[in-house]
Amino acid sequence: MQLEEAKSKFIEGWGTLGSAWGVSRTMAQVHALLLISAQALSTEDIMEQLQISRGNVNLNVRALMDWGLVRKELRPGERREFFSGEKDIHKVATLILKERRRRELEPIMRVLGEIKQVEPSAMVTETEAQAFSETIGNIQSFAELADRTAATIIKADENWFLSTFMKLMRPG
Amino acid sequence: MQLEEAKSKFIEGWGTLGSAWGVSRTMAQVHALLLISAQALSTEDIMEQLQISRGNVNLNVRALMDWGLVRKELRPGERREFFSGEKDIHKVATLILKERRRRELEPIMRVLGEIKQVEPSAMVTETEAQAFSETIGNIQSFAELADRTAATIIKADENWFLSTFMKLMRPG
DNA sequence: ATAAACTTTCAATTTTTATTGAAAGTTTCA
DNA sequence: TGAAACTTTCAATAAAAATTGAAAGTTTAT
Repeated sequence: MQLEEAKSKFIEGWGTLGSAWGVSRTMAQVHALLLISAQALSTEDIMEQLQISRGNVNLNVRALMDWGLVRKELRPGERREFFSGEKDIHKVATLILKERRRRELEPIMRVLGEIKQVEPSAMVTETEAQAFSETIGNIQSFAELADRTAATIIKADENWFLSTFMKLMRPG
Repeated sequence: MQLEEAKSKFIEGWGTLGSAWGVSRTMAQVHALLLISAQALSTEDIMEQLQISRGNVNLNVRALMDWGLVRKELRPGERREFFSGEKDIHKVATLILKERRRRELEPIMRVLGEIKQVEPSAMVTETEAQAFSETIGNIQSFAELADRTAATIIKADENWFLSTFMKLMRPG
């Protein structure tokens, strides 16, 4: 397979994966493009390679910077901005996990906490109210397990990066 | 809080979570409704409680059955069908993990395998091709790790259910 | 066989989400 | 300061996804 064809297939595949994850196809494609580009790319480069508009590139690149997956790179003597993707896939996974934990786990845990205590009412039997609270309690315990697991993985990765960094600083 | 309000909040929250996961809001809401309903519900019940059309209920209930999250329940002497949601949240999580592994991990792994070998070409330096293959290789290793992890969790859960089942069969 | 009671399908419609592109805004340099 | 080289915004538009509802299909009972 030729490199260009391989790149296209990867961008397409990563885009499809993205849409299953609630990330827009284009955002995932911009990420894919930057992931496999050795050098940082300008807005124009991205426009051309993905055939999308300037506004669209700008929007998606900024969203990716919010996730921490892409960085702005300035070159001396160049006015325009270049963008480079985080290449360490381990770090990419950690950043995504962190963001999804914040965006998804936290809101549902808040809701679960709020609705757990159901007041007795004329409309509802004691048993019904208890069954509801039990179901919610189970979901809550599970969400807490997921949250602690995510926290552990994120922490482990941060330590791993820290130790890598320390080794770089004090070689030998 | 009153039970009805609590139920609505849960259905809304679960729906929002669903859309972040690439599942339609309504499908997640039907799932939420069945998750917190003590009894199985009919199509009409779901239509009324979520204020959606018959066709929509039918579509989403069948999708949920495909995922294994909802079961059809027939009552003697009743012609219509009732639907009940899997209540064990542990099992719910396993079913979702299983389905997502099949739908998402497997396709991207296939693409990664296909594009790894890039042919040398006049257009591309040796170094460029190697850098590409290395990036893809890293992503591939990571995907394999995720796949093995998912398989382990699914296996562990299946064993857990099996052992629970065995205990039920041979108590004492 | 027929009717009643359901479920399923699918073309049309509505709603939501993504995209464009031109105008406005910003930074840099002479 | 002004103009060039960019980036950002956002109202309009396009595209995609979800939803409806009525018609067709199926099952069951008589």
